[in-house]
Amino acid sequence: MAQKTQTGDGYHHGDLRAAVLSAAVELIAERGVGKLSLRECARRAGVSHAAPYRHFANKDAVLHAIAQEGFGWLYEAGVQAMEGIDDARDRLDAYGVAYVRFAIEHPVHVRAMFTLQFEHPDGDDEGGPAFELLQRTAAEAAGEDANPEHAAVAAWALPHGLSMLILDGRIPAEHVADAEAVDALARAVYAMWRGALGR
Amino acid sequence: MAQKTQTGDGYHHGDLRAAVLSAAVELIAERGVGKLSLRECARRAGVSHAAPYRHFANKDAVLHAIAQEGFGWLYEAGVQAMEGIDDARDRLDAYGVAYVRFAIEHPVHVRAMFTLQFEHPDGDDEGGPAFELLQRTAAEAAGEDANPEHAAVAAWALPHGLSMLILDGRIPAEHVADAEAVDALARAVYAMWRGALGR
DNA sequence: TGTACATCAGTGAACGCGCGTTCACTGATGTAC
DNA sequence: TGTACATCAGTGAACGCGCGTTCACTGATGTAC
Repeated sequence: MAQKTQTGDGYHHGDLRAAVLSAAVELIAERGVGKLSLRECARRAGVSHAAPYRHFANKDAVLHAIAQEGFGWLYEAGVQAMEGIDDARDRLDAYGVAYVRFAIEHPVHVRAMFTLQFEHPDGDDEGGPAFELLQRTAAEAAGEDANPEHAAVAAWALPHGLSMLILDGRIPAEHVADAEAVDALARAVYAMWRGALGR
Repeated sequence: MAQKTQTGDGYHHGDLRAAVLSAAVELIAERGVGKLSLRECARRAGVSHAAPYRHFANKDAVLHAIAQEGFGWLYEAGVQAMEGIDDARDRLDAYGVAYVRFAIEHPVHVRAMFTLQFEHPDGDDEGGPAFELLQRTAAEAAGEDANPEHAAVAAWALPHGLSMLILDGRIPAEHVADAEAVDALARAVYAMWRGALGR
């Protein structure tokens, strides 16, 4: 449960914006995105039901905020995963594994980033950096002869598909038991495409 | 709009079950799955708001029915796509291309099949045949030396990821303009993994 | 061919609910002087 | 150090809404005899 922080005094919460956000993530994880309710978020933050409107224009704004937070984290995860790796194809694999790991660690964020059909007013989309990083890496890995757009889509589809299948419970439980198992699965999938399935 | 069929007499609809289903698909396509409402489905089928309860136990049952319909269609699409192709890896590619095509043709069904978090009471899942077909083909394509489970996951993740990215509007418009463009994109993605990205 | 009756697919009123959002308000904070 | 005042973050009552679901009902259909 999201709780008041020590900065709260009983009237002022202290950091209600963050509390609403984390309550929303929690609530979506429990009941699904369709059941998200600002009133319930307020309840969980220990605040009156109208208080969140001091921090978010409306319900969609909360989902947007979750998505943006997710895009930022994904970018950071990608940068960190590729750090110090020289070979472009190895970097691409590393990003892919990190992508999948990010998805299992932040499933609600991933749903907010992708699945949601709340209209994303164009230009408001903060996915840019994370995706561009993946695309640059894919283009490098594919080499000069390859079509860079196709390379980017191909490099994106694999970890994205694996992530979504896992989030939707389509992968046998033993491959998803913990973070290590998922990392191993992701690596095996990449190896598969570099090996038998690729040629 | 879903309309009464000629079998209706004004009191009996004729085929209300199908009409509710197609109204639901339509409605989800327009407003997103969170806004699906049985009352609106009934309205669109030209029937009183309680009538759908003659055919579906509740709202979730409608979503289930859409998902099951989708699983059946996907299986058929897979069988048809692979028909007459000898090489296992070519068959795998053909299934993948068909998978993506299925997704763009039936986006609402795909969402119902995967994304939805309505609890699927175990065993009730009709995804089996479509997925087993994919898995068998992947195992063949990967060869005897490869881990067949990894092969299956790898073979599934790629078309699934591509499908989801397209459905979520993440792929540049020119690659998704029509069915031919999407087929070409899917084929290019497979070629990419068989070529530059694979080795 | 005609009639009685069971069955099925609709109707429409009613229930109770939680929600999103607005609004006038009040309590706390911090800054200028 | 003290006071006035603008600003900000909460409160709680109120609005109107559409929804899911239930229920007793009625109209149409088809079958047994």
